[in-house]
Amino acid sequence: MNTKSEEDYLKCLYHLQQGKKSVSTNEIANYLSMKPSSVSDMLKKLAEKKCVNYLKYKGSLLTKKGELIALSIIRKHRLWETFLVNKLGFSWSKVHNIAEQLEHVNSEELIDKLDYFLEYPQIDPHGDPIPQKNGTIAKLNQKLLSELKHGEEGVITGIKKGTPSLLNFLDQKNIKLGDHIQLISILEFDQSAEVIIHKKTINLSEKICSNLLIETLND
Amino acid sequence: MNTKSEEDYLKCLYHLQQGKKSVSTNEIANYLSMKPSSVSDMLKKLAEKKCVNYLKYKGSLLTKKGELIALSIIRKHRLWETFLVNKLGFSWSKVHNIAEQLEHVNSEELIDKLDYFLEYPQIDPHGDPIPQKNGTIAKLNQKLLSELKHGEEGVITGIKKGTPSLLNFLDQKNIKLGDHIQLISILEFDQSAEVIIHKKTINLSEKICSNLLIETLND
DNA sequence: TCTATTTTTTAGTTGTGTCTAAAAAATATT
DNA sequence: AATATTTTTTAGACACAACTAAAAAATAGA
Repeated sequence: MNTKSEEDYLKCLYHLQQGKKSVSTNEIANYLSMKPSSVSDMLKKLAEKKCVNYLKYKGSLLTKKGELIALSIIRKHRLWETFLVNKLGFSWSKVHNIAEQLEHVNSEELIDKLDYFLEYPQIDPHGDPIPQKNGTIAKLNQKLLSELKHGEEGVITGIKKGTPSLLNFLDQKNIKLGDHIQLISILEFDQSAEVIIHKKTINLSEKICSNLLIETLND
Repeated sequence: MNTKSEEDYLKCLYHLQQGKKSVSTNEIANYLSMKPSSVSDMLKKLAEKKCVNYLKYKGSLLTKKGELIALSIIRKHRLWETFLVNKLGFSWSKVHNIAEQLEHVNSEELIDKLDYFLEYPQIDPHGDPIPQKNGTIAKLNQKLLSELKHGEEGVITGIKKGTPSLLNFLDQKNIKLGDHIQLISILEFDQSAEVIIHKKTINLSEKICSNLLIETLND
C-alpha cells in the first residue's frame, strides 16, 4: 500500500507527464504547492519503490507500475465525483475537494460496487474519462462544438476563450461544464448551431460554437 | 480541525466512557491496540485542546466539546455504513473497516447530502442509533424479542446466547443483525411468536424469542 | 504499614513528510 | 569559455504520532 502523500505525487506525475518526455522537480513542486527539496526526497522514495523512473537533475516519469497506481486513484476520484453529482446532487464545481479525500479510501470492493451502483459511467461530471478497472482509459477527444458532425454528441468540457460575457451567457442559459450536448445542424446563413441540451433544442451563435470544447466519446 | 488520530481517540473515549466516571489509560491503549505511553501523550494533547478532562494517573473523560466531535464522527461512520449496506449492497458484517476510513472525510455538506440521500435514517445496519446533526442521539432501547408488546417493531441488534445451533438457524432463515422485525403476537400455548421479517410472517419458538435482542425506537 | 505489583507517566528514539539553508549541477549570458 | 543564474539536490531541523525503557505514582498483598 501507498500513503496518501505518495498517491498524490503519482497522480500529479500522471497529469504532468502527458505528452512529455520528462517532468521536472520544480513543475511537481509547483503543482503540489511544495518545496522542490521535498519533491526530491519523495521522488527518491518512489524510485526505490519502482513507481517512478527518476534521474537526478534530469526529471521523472512514471513507470508502468506507477502509472497503474495513478490510474486507479484517478478512477476512484472520478467515480466519487460522479457519485457526488449524480446521486447526492452536488454541483460539478464543488466536488473536487471532497473527491480528493475520498480517492484515498482503500477498498477495491467499495470501488467495484460504487461503479456498479453508478451503472458503469464512462465519463465524470467534468467530462473526463473514467479509467477502467484494468487501467485502460479512453483518450480525450476534445473538439470545438463548431467542428462536430451533425448528430454528434458529447460533453462540454471546457471553454476556449473564457470572456466574462461568454461565461455570463452560459450561466444565464444554465449551461455548465459536464453538460451533455448534441449538435443537430449548423445553419448555413450565419453558421449558428441547433443543439439539444437539457433535452431542449436551442440555437447557439457561431461565436459560441467556436469557443465551447466538447468531448466526444467515439471518433 | 482534528487529525485522524485525534478523532480515533475521541471516538474510542466516547465508546469506553459510557456509564463510567472515568476511563483509564490502559483501557484506551487496549482498545486502540497501542502502548499506554502513546495514549498518555495524546491525552495530554487532547486536554490542551479542551476535548478531554484528563487528570494524571486518574483517567479521562470527554468534555462537552470532545463529546460533540466524537458524536459527529460516529454520525459519519453510521451514515456511511447505512450507505454501504442500503445503496451499495454490502453485507452488514463487511462495512466496518470501510466506514472507519470514510468517517474521517471532512465535509459537512457531504454528510448533510448523504443524510438526505439516505432519507434521514435513524439507525444504522447494525441497529445502532445515528446521532443527529446537533449531537443528540437516541439511547439504545434493547429488549428481548419475547419482551416486545404486540405490534412493536425494531431491529435485531444482538443475540443473547449465541449457540452454534441458534446461529445456524438464523443463517438458514437468512435472519441477520440489522434486520427489521415486528412482533405480531405471542401464541399462548407455547409462547412462540408470530413476527414479520423480510416482509413475510413467520413463527419463532420461545427459545429463539428469548435470545434475540431487538432495538426498538420508542419506549 | 510496608513492600510488591500494577498502572501510568516521562524521557528519549524512530519513521514519515514537510521545511530552510547551503551546496552542487545544469543552463543561460556575455 | 568563463561567469552568472537557475534548478535541483543534500544536509540538517521540526512536527506528528507511534515506540521502548526507565522512573514515578497508585494500588494490592503481606
